[in-house]
This record gives sequence, structure tokens and C-alpha cells, in this order.
Amino acid sequence: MDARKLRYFAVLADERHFGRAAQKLSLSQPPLSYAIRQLETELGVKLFVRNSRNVRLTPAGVVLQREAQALLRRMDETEQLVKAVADGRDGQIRLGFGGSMLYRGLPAIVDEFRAQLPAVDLSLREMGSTDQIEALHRDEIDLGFVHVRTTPTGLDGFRYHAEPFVACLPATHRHAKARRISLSQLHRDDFVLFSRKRSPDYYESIIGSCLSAGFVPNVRHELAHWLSVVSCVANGLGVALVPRTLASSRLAGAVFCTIAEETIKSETWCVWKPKSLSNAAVAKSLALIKACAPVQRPARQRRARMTRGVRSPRDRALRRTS
Amino acid sequence: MDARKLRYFAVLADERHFGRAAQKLSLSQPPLSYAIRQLETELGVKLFVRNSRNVRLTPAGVVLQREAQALLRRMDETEQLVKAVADGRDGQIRLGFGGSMLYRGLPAIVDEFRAQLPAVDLSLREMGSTDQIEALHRDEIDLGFVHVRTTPTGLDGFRYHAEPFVACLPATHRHAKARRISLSQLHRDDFVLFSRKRSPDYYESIIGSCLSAGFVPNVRHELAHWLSVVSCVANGLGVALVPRTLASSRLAGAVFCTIAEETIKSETWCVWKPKSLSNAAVAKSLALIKACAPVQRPARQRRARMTRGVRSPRDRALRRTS
DNA sequence: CAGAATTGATACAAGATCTGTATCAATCGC
DNA sequence: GCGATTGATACAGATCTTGTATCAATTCTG
Repeated sequence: MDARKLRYFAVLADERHFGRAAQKLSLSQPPLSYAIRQLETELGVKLFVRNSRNVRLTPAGVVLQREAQALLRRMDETEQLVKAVADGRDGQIRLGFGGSMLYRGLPAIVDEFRAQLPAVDLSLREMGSTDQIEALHRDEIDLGFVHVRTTPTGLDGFRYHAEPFVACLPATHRHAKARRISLSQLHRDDFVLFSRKRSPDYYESIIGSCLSAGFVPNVRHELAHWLSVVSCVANGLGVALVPRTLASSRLAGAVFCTIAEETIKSETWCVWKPKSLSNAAVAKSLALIKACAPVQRPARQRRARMTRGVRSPRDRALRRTS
Repeated sequence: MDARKLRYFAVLADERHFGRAAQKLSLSQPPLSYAIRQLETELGVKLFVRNSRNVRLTPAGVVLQREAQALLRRMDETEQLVKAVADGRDGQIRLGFGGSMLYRGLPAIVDEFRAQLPAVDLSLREMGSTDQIEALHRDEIDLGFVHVRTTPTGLDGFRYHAEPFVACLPATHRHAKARRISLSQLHRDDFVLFSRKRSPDYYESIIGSCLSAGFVPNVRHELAHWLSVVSCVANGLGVALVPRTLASSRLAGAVFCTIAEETIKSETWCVWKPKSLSNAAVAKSLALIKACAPVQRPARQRRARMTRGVRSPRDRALRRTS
């Protein structure tokens, strides 16, 4: 019972006329008769009553007509689906990300997916950078947004976003009113840090910046979410260095000030397993994400504006919380 | 994308090894390679990554594997279904019947269907004899239980059941206490009859019996259900001749007595359109119904017992209502 | 590091299957 | 009864499928 005979059968069942059906199939009549007879033989079932004047379906034929139509339609759908998957219009993308990506364009990326690749089944998996890298190697996610300063070994990636750290102080802090602060001014404060385990690079960036400023920070707390860090600071439990994006979190009790020293930046990399690129859906997704990435302005220019006090809308938002 | 290649693909996708897959398909390896390559060409999609050391599925291949399995399974099911329909194990039977069949073995027939032809989709359609005959001709039902005295023209059938009429009188009737009554004793009573339109044969049987007894019955009411007839009599609106089965209806206010004269019997025929016999499910159903039919005792024997006053359990039930 | 073993790909020929042309037998309508 | 129409049949050519023999590439083993 192959597909060809099924198709012949379906058309004949619709037409109930060998000649017309053959014509519709771009076929001459004898092969059609031959094929149908063969189908009947291999099923051991009469499908048509040929009256040498008209053709009618047997009850079994009626059933097969219904089933054959469904089968052929499904076959067609399967073919379309496979083609769509092959060129990335359809498929599944499991996207790893840290919570802060919600402030760094993830919603826009999701919107783009809906617009450009509506058939792609996009599922988001929030997890730490370390977990994402492991998950990528295990093929548990397809793409990740991790906080590193270079491509992790065994993975490919590009820098999706970078921004400086800013100081996050309790509103009651002695320097809370300052617009700009030197790191060394915080050398005696308790520090709240992002979990070393979840994102080693962040941890080391911050420690490193402090060391450059000439002191060893007093690490008091380690939290697993950036909002928890800000919340902690807002409650007076210490100070923190946080990616500038966090300034838009609007948590009452916390203020943000730019840092005089050049700190290491908070970098977000989009990473994937090299082999994944053969998955067209991944390749298409990557192109989409690259198009969504914030413009990477040369670092020099941005620094100049900061030191001169020229503030972008984002900079202005910095002071709005208190 | 024919079924053969799909089957090859499915096995290869499971095995991930051309040699083993070919062996499993009772095939040598080159044809398998050829077929898979051909499938890939005609879809325009790479399905496997051949590493000359191992074979892996592409994302499109993974999707096709899932779909191919479903398609092949459904194809197989379709084949089984068509075969089952062809020999009557599966199918649809629409059974027409008058309400009184519920007292004449219809429940037993339904039970037998469940037991012997569980896959057959049996649906019951209550309708009058006339409607059934029309429905049979229009192929709206497959079998009918009608009240006629011979096979309707254009249909085949057999006598499923036959029983005498009994008189149904109000409990307050002057002859209510009689066990046996002559029809002529009712010549001045009002008669309640079963709807002439729904079952002309019943109507004519009853009128005919009265004429034989020497009087023209006084037809007062025509009702569409036998239970309504009995109910009408119970309320004192007249007398009726009803099939003996109705005696088991237990309606308060009605009594039943056998009739001295030999009345025409109430006959139930199982009928069908001759062409329907080519539907194996109909043929199987007919055999089943014949096996369920009450034993057709020769008429003479039954009459003898009636006139001698020997009562079967059914006869005894006759007097229980009042 | 060389050779054996295993993998899938290729070439080619034989066989099976499918299709078209020509023709036939049966039925229906006039 | 005759012509028109229907599906079946015969047969030949084209296409597709399969098997044998062989090859190139890679991996494992000694």
C-alpha cells in the first residue's frame, strides 16, 4: 500500500470514473485500472464495484477513501514541516539566559521571534552562566546569554552587550548624594556580590576592580539574583557594584552613582555549540539576535561622554531612584 | 516521498547504521544508501550527517523520524481497518425500529452486537414502519424492524417475530373480568388504534379482524405509540386490540384478555435493501439478528394451547395489571 | 606508525515495476 | 440494433529498484 496507489485510489474514489481520474492524474486509463486492481489484491479487499457502466465504492472503499485522504494530507504536511525545519522556519529553540537579560533586550528578542519565525517553538530557560555553559555542552539548550569576558572553551559566541558597572549604595549611605564616586571611597564598606558559583566572571571582575583601586573588598553577602543584590543594598546591608542596567530597577532605598575608575565592564555574550550551527533554526535565530543586539559603540567614545558629564537618557535615569 | 522510502528512513533513523538497517530491511546496503539519498534529494533536505564513521540525524531528520513513525503506524492501522470493514468485523450499522421492539428483544440484540461485533458502530433510530421503509430506500438506515405482513416491495426480509393481538379494556369495562372475549362483544365500543400513517398494516389488521367478526369498529382515537394506546384505554377512552407483548406494560387501569376469534397476528419483520448485503457488516448483523429471533413455533401448536386455556408464563402475566 | 577492520559511497548489470498504445468486451441509450 | 462509452487486457518500452563487486575514508589495534 504505497503512497502512489493511495493517491490514485483517492482521486478515483472522488471521481468514480476511471477515465476522468486517469486524466486528472495525468495518466492513461489502463495503468490506473492496473494499479487499483493491484491495491485490491494486496489488501485482499474489493474497493470498487465496477458495473462497466458506473463505478461505486464498497463500504471498505468508503472507509479507505476517508483514511487515504487523511493520510495523504498528513504526508503533505509532513513534507512541508520537514522542509520548514530544514531551512529554519520551523523548529525548537531553547534559550538560556540570566535574569538580567530581561532588562537587556530579551523581550525584544522574543518579539522578533514571534514576528520573523512564528513557527519556531521558542522556550526560555532561566539559569546562571555556569549552568548555561554546561547545558550547552549537554545539548540541553541551543543558545545562551552568559556573563563572561571571552568565548568559553568549546563554544562559539559574540559579545551581545557590554556596559560599565556602577556603584549601588543605600540611600542612607554617606556618599549617597554623590554623582560620581571613587572605588577607594568604599574600601571599608561591606560588599554584596553576585553569586560566585553562578557567574564566576562577574565575581572576579568586581574583586579585580577593587584590587586595582588598592583594597580588598569586604565580601559580606553573595546573592543569586541581581535584584536581590540591589534589594540587599537598599536595606542597608552593604554596597555593591552592579551593571548599569540595574539602575532602571527602581528599587526604593538604593541609589546608583558612576564610578570614577575604569571598571571592567559587565559583558553579556551570546554563545552556542559550534555544531548547533548546522541546525538551521539556530542559525536563523542567531542572525535575528545579532540584529537585535544593542549597537556596539566604540568604548572610547562612551567613556568620554561619561567623564564629561554628558548623560544619555539612560544616564539620567540613574538618579531617579532613592 | 513514498511509503517504501519512508519505511527505509524510519529503520535507518532508529539504527543509525546503514549496514544494520539494510539487514533489518532484508536489503543490501547500497540500495538503502541510494533510497535515502533519493529521499533527501526529492525533499531538498539533508536528513542524515554521515561521518563515514557514524550516522546522525539532522534536526529535520529528527522531525521526519517522529512523523514517519506516525505515518507508517497510521498506514498500518488503515490497512487493518479496511480489512476489518471488508469482512464485517468493523463498520457502521444504523438500525431502525419501532418503540415496541424494546419489548421484543432489541436489548438482547444490542448485547449480542457488543459481544460479537464490538468494533461495529451500532446506532439505533426509533421510527415508524413507514418511515423505516423510506429510510431504507434512501440508505439512511441499514436494517429495519417493521410491522408488515410481507416483505415490502424492493426490500428483502424475514419474519422476526409474530404474536396474536389481545383485547385491551379499561378496568371499569363491563367485560373487564372476562378471561376471554369475543370481538363481537366490542362492536359498540369506541376503538383506540395505532396511527394509520405510522403503521398501515397494524391499522388494517385490526379493522380487518373486526370486519371478520361482523362489525365496523368505531375508530375514535389514533395514537402514535402503543403505550399511548394502552394509556388511553386505561383512562376509559375506549378499547383496543394490541399485540400481546403490551400486556407486560403494567399500566394501571388497563386489563388484557385473549380474543376468541383468530385475529391476524402482529408481525415484526426484519428488512433491508437487497444491495446492502454486499456490506459485510450488514450480512454479519443479519446473521446475528436471526440467531436472536424468538423461535418460530408452528402456528397450529400455539393456537391449540391458547384455546385449551393452557397458559405460558407470558399468558399468566396477562391478568396481572388492573 | 602501519595495517586490519569497519563505514558508507559508487559503478554497473539484472530484475521488477510502471506506463503508454492499441485493442477488446460489455453495457446503456437512442 | 447500432453507436457511444465504460473498464479490462495484451504487449512493449521506459523507469525504478536491487544485488554484486569494489572503492575511499576513518578508526582501532598491535
